[in-house]
Amino acid sequence: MKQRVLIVDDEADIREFIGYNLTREGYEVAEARNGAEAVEVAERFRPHLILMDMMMPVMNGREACEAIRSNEKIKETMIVFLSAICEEENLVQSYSAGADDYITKPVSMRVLCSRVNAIMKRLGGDSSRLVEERRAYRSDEGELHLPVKEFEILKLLCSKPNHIFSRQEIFHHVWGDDVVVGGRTLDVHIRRLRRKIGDRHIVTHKGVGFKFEE
Amino acid sequence: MKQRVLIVDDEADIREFIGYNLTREGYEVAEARNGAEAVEVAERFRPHLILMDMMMPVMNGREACEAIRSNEKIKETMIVFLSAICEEENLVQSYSAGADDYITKPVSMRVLCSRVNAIMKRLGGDSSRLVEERRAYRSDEGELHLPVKEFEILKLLCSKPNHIFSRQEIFHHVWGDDVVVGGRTLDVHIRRLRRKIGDRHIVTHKGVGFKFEE
DNA sequence: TATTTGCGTCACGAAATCTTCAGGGCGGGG
DNA sequence: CCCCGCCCTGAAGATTTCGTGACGCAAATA
Repeated sequence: MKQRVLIVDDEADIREFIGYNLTREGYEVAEARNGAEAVEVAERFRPHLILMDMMMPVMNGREACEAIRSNEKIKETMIVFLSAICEEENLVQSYSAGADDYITKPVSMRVLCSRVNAIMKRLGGDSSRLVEERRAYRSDEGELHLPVKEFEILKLLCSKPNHIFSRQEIFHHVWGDDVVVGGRTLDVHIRRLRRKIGDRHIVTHKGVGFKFEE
Repeated sequence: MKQRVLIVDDEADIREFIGYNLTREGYEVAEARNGAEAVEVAERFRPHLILMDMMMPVMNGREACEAIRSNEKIKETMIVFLSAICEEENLVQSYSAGADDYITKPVSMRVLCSRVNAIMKRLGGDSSRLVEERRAYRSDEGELHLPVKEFEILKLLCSKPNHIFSRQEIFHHVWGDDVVVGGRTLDVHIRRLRRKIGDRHIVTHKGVGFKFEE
């Protein structure tokens, strides 16, 4: 399942440019033209990361940031500001408004992409165990390569250790909503995962779902 | 095979100091005294990374950066500027000239080394096995000349050892997006490559793609 | 012209992966 | 104690994805 980025900027050119490149990097991208729109879109799109310009009409970056932080549905979203250099004041303001990071413009696409990649990598909870590049699980034994479905399931569970994911959620993330598979299929994949990485990590919660435990 | 760093600065002391330390870190180091020289040396030396001072005689950092970016042979090289702090304008200029990163002077050797290590790790390409000019693969046996398609595939895989490239990516890089070829074509080329360079290097990851392994 | 080389395609078998199915265990409520 | 919901498990079948040899064609080469 792709990670989602919301790009917020009042200039269509910039949105398109960044969007095009991040899409090529494998992210799912949405756009918004100002802070107010950003909040709206974020509620539906549920991005993992919001890349936002500071200066915008209708609702500027600082206001949008505060609005997001006080919105229960999306308050946990990672927010990174994009802003022209030398606007030191904005920098301070952004952090006090609850931004997670700050990128100065102008910035080459390559740098931006690698920053975003780094942030996304850092996100995913305990992703230190997972090596996305090789679809591998890191244990004491070394790296263990996993098939697609198993890796996707494990990735989801690891994204929030100790959080119980419902079967519904897992199906949604791994298979998507349109594909329908039998109810026991998930169990089989879970079993295979347990065999490979040890039973103690994946815990069943009857009637609810599964969680990943340290 | 060692990774190569080109140090560009007009002061011999600085070149020597940085060069000495990076050599100790295990890099192969070359030096240049100005931008013009940097381009020249880079073409022969094929560095993985260019560490360049901003202010130099003959050709300054910005000009050199642009020259490198528009030189087919070395345009992909990672360029990092070294410059005195507070030269904010230079920073903007560097990025717009196509720099990949920026390090402010003064900087302790320890910090510089760890930055360089981080960059190199991110890079990690091992194109030392490939001789672009002759489209050859270097092995214990000697140089092995390869057909265009096979070489392009191998070059891509080698650019990030141990990274799994999707079939999509490979098609994109080798054939381009407009050309459409059969689904098994890639496999055939992979087989031919394996026959020539040995099976152990190119590893299949089902459902995803291929990777090059040491 | 004859030969070699590079490239793409095809058909078919092999292998990995995914799904389904059937049998069984475990614990709670009746 | 039995029923029932829920889950675990092994095995088998279905599906997807790969590997491979052979072939046709075109361009380069002899």
